[in-house]
Amino acid sequence: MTTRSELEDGHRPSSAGEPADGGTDFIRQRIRRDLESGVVTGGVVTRFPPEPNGFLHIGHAKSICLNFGVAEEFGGETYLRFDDTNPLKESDEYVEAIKADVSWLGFDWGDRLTFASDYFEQLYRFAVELIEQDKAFVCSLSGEEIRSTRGTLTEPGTPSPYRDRSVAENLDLFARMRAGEFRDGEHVLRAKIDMASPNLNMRDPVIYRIRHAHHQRTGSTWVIYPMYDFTHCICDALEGITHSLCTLEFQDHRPLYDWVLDNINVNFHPPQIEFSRLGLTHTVMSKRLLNRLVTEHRVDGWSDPRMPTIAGLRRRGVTPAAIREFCRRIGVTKQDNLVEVELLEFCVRQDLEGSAPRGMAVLDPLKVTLTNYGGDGEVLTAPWHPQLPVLGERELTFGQTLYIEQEDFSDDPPPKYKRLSPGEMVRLRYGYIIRCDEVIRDESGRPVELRCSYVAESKSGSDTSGLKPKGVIHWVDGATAMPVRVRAYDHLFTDAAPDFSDLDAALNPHSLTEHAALVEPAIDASRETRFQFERLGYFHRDPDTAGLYHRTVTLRDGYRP
RNA sequence: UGGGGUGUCGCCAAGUGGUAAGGCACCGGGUUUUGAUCCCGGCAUUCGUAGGUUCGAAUCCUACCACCCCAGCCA
Repeated sequence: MTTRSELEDGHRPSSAGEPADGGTDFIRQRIRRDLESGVVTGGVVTRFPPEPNGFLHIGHAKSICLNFGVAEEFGGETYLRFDDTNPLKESDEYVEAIKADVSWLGFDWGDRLTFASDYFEQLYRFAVELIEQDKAFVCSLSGEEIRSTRGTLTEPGTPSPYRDRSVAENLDLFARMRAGEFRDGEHVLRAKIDMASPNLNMRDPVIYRIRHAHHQRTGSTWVIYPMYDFTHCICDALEGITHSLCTLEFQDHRPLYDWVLDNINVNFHPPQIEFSRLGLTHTVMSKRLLNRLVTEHRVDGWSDPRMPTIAGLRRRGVTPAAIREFCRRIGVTKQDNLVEVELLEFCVRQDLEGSAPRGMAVLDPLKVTLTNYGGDGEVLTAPWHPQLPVLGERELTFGQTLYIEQEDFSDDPPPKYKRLSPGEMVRLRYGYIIRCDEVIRDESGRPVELRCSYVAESKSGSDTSGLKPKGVIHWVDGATAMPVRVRAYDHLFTDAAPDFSDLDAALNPHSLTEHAALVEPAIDASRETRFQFERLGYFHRDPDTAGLYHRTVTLRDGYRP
């Protein structure tokens, strides 16, 4: 669950802020045109309408950035409207999580927080209006019967035997539905449109159903609840939404959206404009599947850092600015798309490169003993960020026992190896140059300790040794380093476009690796939460669990062995 | 097989009849006490295919092909 500490985001925005360019996608072009032609006067009004039945993911972020972004750019307003018409699936817990996510992303709905349930009474009256015009009727077919009479993609449906009930009878029945005289499923209110329509949505769609269920906001006030198609368009109209933006799968619903507004007495008719949803490689965006991952414990809840959820990305250390930049770069079109996760990673690195303090941590420690060093406790200084002197400096201790990365030592180095190997020298970042004199191994021959000598006159910043080692590696001082757990993440799914029919087979078995790592004390003591561990990547200190760091993203690796 | 959509570089994506932007990725090269960053350079004679209109077509017309969505009392 989202906790308070997770939301206290001390992230310093990168100087590379978001360009003010409004974008030229087809939706912005359309809005610009509507404004210029005077079709829309009085400002742009948009809305982000989540159903509170799950957590938001990066696909929602695309919609949030679009809706709030467009309103910002054109000087308009955006509603955060919860589409809470199905009490069986929704809960207040999701409402709070969604609000936290939207505001963490950096958007402000001001006093425009609404719920579809705020409009239940008005919705009911519009339904009555439809009945009075003989454009809706109470159908007493079972769900099964309604389905079987809907027809197929190629065959028309057959009209309900209740289609010709009198207006008076319909009015009476609908009132009694509301009064709770019937059981769930006994009756339903249907729009009277066209059972032969090639668009299935127009074949007398159900617009109200009976549900004796407790609603998180209206309690037991209602036992009938309006369906999406009837609700959404009316809420849009009531709120004066000038551009109702939604995803492609609702294109087939647009005729119904328009039909409802055309057949009730409401003086505003927003246009529905559809864009394609976001596809991201190596992950899943379906709420159903995301829910399954959580329920079946394939991940550690909705905020598992491997999840594409906003909460997961937040825990992982991804910044709001990086997500916004990503959404800006992917654009908005009607094309099906599968964006490479590398673009998201690029946005994350770009933001963190210019803002995250640097430090050193060793994920897989290999002991190094300096045989000729006697200055234990020596204090060195290093900048928090070499390119950003304003971030200041931190202190590092040097000592006789150090740890370096196992990967930074090779018995049998490949050509152009720039790390440590027997008899060779390397510089310890911000410290001294050392040479590997002896390798101590365990029974299996694996190196467990390196005995090295350091070059006294090679101290970083005042090097008079004249030596030019091929490389520089990171390290920590055994005497002062803090033991921490570091979690490194890989793709949740092995394939770029996973086959979700077999979730188990599709899941990447190596998506999480935990390291018993060592970090320099200055990192542990810092109140910053995001760091670059030099040569490794960007890491985020877990907001709730002490001594736990998440690898947000690796550094770009130009190393070609 | 009905209806609704979409097809421009490996991935996004500009382009709206005047002769293919940009980003990511990738490949070189330079700087570098992070194999990072940064900097330079390369990367679609061609726009799903085939015809047609036009002085001129990714943009207009015709036909075809491929892919996505729709048969919840979910949203």
